[in-house]
Amino acid sequence: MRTKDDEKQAALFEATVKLVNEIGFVSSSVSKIAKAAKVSPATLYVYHRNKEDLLVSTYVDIKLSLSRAILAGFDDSLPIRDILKNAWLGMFAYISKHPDYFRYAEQFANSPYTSLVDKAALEKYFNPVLNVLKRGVEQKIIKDVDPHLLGAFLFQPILHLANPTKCNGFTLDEDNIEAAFTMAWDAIKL
Amino acid sequence: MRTKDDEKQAALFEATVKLVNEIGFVSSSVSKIAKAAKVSPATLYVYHRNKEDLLVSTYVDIKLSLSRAILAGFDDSLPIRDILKNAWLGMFAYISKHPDYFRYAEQFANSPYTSLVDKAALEKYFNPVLNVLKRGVEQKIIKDVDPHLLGAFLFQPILHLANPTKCNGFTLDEDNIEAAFTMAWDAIKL
Amino acid sequence: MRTKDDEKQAALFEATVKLVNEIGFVSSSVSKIAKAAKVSPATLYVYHRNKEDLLVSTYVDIKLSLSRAILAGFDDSLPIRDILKNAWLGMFAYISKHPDYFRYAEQFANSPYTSLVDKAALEKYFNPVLNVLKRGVEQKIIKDVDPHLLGAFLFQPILHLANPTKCNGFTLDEDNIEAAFTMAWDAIKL
Amino acid sequence: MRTKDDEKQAALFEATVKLVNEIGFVSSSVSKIAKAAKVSPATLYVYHRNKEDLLVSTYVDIKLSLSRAILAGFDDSLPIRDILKNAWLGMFAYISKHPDYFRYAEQFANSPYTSLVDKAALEKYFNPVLNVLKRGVEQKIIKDVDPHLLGAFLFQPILHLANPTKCNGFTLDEDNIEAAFTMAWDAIKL
DNA sequence: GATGAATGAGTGTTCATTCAT
DNA sequence: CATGAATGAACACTCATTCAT
Repeated sequence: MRTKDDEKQAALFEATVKLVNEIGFVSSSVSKIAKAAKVSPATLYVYHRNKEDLLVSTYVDIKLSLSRAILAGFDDSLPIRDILKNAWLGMFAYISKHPDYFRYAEQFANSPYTSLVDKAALEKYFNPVLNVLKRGVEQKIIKDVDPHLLGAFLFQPILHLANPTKCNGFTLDEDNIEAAFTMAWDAIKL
Repeated sequence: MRTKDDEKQAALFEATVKLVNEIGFVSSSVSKIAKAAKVSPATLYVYHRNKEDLLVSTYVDIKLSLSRAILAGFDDSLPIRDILKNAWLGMFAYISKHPDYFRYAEQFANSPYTSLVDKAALEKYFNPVLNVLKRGVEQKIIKDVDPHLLGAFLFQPILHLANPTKCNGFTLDEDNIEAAFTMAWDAIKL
Repeated sequence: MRTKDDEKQAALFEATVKLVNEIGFVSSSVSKIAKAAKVSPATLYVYHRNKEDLLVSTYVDIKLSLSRAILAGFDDSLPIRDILKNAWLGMFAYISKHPDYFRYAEQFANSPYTSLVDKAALEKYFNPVLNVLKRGVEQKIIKDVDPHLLGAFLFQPILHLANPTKCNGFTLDEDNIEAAFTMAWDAIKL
Repeated sequence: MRTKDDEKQAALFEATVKLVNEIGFVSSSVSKIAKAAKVSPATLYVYHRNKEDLLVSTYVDIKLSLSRAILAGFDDSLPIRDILKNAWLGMFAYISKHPDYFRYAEQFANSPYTSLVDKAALEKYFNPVLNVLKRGVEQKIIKDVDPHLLGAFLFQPILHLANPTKCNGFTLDEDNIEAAFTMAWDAIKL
């Protein structure tokens, strides 16, 4: 028998992301994705139970690689502000390098499929950041508010600003990225 | 008194929002929307050139009513912080009152249809807020950075936090809403 | 608006029966049926909720027309044997005239779809025959056994014999039809 | 001792019957049958040229085992009525013991596959019964009609009555089985 | 203006079968 | 011999839109 082909799996992943970026989540049909991945629609079902499974696992893949990017330069011995800045810059670098992954994730998160993801399991991968925030609260460096608030102010603004379709005529570059982190830090610091 | 036409128009608007909230953008077909609005699919085409036009104008409607909500209590004579806080609370109140409108807007903004909207024209309705931010910059009260940055830090965090499907186990209530504005203000103030 | 077309409904009915006779129940797909009825597959769904509904209602149609054929010459004033013979000949005439209806019914009855039919409701249409059998029992003309047994011996043998694919090299004709009724009658009479 | 091959062959046979009983002829696909038999779809093609061959040989298997069951207690020295009764009870016992085989055979016989079976060859296995009937005719014990008629009245009624999906609320038990044979005999005897 | 009927083009998915190992 | 991977063709069904009334 033939062995399962990792290249096909990867091709499906890339095709899914590519197509969603080009024509949007709504129009990305199974047959179009299969064609973009240069496999038969039937082959897609060898690798995924159904369309939902394809979309969900593509999303999870992206989230995991994002978590790796954020936690790559993680160094618990640094000052809290520096730890967070490293994570923050890691995320920004990831988004800049993979804008297509990022846009896929946004469209997915705003679709009904999002309810199929085990959010709690995913959040665990981002726990190190959460722990740093908690430590900052204990050390009276960071505001003592719900961690959701801290996370939202740290990450949501750049996630929005990094989306060119939403921020017409604006690009996050070297110049304003420093200003942006300062603002994020000002928001959460005591 | 409303004419018959306006009633159908409004029914289509409500049905579109309702359906997108219930089954998502992807699954909201013309015939389902028509059925939910209790009109014939053909009638829908009396009021809108095509599906795209229905979705876009529903989105624009929502954005305009949001701008009215934000600018309702606008008073240029107040201190800058208070003006912004009023606008900010106005938006929060609107989202709390119309979570379905808000969710529709999010799904629409993450679809390819979003490119059909004249963003510049829409932004004009939010110009008063922008002008206040600019005045704040001039008066050295607010950081001198790109207005997109200011807007993103003011509004994106709560827009995210207000979405229950994204922030599992967290609700923006009276308690943390005050903390949230403080954080937003800390982010943008000099 | 256009009005629903009885001709299309009838064409679908005929096409379903025709196709099942030509290529069998298993291979009779919606698109083939639609093509045979010279309508679009989508049009089929204007008249029937789904394939199941098409097949079931075609079956019910046939059963009802069979009951009309059997009960056409029904005359309660005749001797019991003559009443039954009339009904019996009515059924035989119907099968001979509409072998395709009959074969459709057989294939349907041996498919899982058969469980979707309200058998009790259908049986009511054949009640007059049942009542005659009961009267025969009371009058000690017919054996006092379960009516199912009486019905099975009256009708099953000819239903089987009328099927040319099952009885190779045998045809029920004028000659043996008389013999057949005699046998049926001998089976049930006291 | 069974060889490995025979076990797979038998597993395919059982799986085919089981699946057709559970989900019907229409829905019983090759891959489902293979899965139920715990072999690969490809393995199925080692034992059978194609799906058709699998279904046909399963049918023939059943028919042969039925003939063995009918002819098991065959004793030519008994009176004709007793010989037939033994065969008749043999068939009834077989159906009662293997309702799934019986239901498979019914669905198969009402599918286009049935035309692929060499009916003449199969009928030979039932020749002993046929010969008894002929002897009965010669001895003026049984009606002098086409043997198809005799066979139909002997066996069709119970074949129908034994099918619970067709005879709702009726079960052939010890009580009415005696009555049923009497009716069958009355039908064919002179 | 308002409608349900009508449809070609498409949807996600499964099919029977063959291939490479 | 036995297998899971692979697929073109087909499946039941829905789509956005137009038509006739």
